[in-house]
Amino acid sequence: MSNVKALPLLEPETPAPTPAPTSTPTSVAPCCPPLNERPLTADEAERTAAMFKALGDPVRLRLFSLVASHEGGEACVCDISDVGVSQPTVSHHLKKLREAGLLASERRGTWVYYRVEPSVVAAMGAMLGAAAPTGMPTGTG
Amino acid sequence: MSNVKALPLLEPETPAPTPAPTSTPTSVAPCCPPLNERPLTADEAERTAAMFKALGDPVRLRLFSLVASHEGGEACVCDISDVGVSQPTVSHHLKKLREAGLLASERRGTWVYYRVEPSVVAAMGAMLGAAAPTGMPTGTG
DNA sequence: CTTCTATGTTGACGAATGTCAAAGCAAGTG
DNA sequence: CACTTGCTTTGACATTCGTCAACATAGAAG
Repeated sequence: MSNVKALPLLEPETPAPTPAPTSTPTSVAPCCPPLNERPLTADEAERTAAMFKALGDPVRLRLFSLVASHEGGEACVCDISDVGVSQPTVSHHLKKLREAGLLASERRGTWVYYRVEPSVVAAMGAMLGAAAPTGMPTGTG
Repeated sequence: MSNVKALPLLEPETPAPTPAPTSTPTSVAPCCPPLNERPLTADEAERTAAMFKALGDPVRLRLFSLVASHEGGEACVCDISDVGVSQPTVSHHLKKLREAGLLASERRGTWVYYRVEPSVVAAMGAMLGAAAPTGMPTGTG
C-alpha cells in the first residue's frame, strides 16, 4: 500500500476497514471540537481547513461523491471518465483527496481502487453538524 | 469571482425580510443528496464546492468557529482581532463566508454582527454525515 | 523481453486566492 | 460642523491552484 503522507488529522486507531454495517463504536477521534464549541486554534484551523479545502473543488467533490456512492464503497479509476477533466488531472485530484485523508487507495492487479475514509468524513460532519443545531439559542428571531 | 451574492445552495422558500446587507435563507432545504447516495452532477458539485471552499481557509475557519462559538450565537467584528491577519483581511474573509451563505451579517448601530446560518451548515453536515456510515459521533458528551 | 493498457508524476502556464496599505463609507460624539 | 471609531472597498502583489501535454511507472499478456 503506497500510503502518501496522510494528514495527521485524526488517529487511525481502527486499521480494519470495518465492513460490519452494525453500529461499531468506531472512536471518531476528531482533531477538533465542534465549530461552535470554542474558537479553533491556529493549528487546529490549519489542519481542519486542509480537509474542507480538499472538498472545495467541484472536480474533487464529484470524484469524492463518485467513490462514496459507488457500489461496494470503492471505485476504480477506470470507472471515472466523465468529470470533465483529463486523466492526469483526475489522478492529481485523487492524490489531493488522499493526502487530505478523505480517500484511501489500493492497487489490485491492474487497477487502482479508491474508497472513502469514514472516520475523517465523520469527523468533518460532526464538526459541522454540531455547529448548526436545529434550534439556535437566538433570543430575537 | 464577481459573483457577489448568496449562493443558491438551498432554496430560500421563506422570503426573509433581509434585515442585513445579505439575503438570509432560513430553512433546511439542501441542494444535494448525501455524498454517498449518488455522484453529484457538475452543477451540484459547483454549488456545494463553493461552500466547502469557504471553510477551506484556516483564517476563515477560525473566523467561522469564532462566530459560531461566540456568546449569543453572534459576534461583532470588534471581537475579532487575533486571527493573525489585518483587519481588512478579516473583513475580506467574512465577506467570503457571507457570500457562501455560511454567515449572515447585520449592522446594529456602530458595530456589525455576524452569525451562523444554521441551515446551510446543517446541509453541509448532512452531506458529510451520511457519507460516513461507520461512526456516530453522538457518544459521551 | 517486448508490447499494451492503466495510473501516476513532471513541467509549464494562466487563473484564482490571500494578504496588506491606503482610501472610502457609516455611525457616534462634542 | 469637525473629529473619532468601526468596518468595507480598492489596488497591487506574491503565492497557490487547476489544468494539460509529455513522460514515467506498474502489471498483464504474448
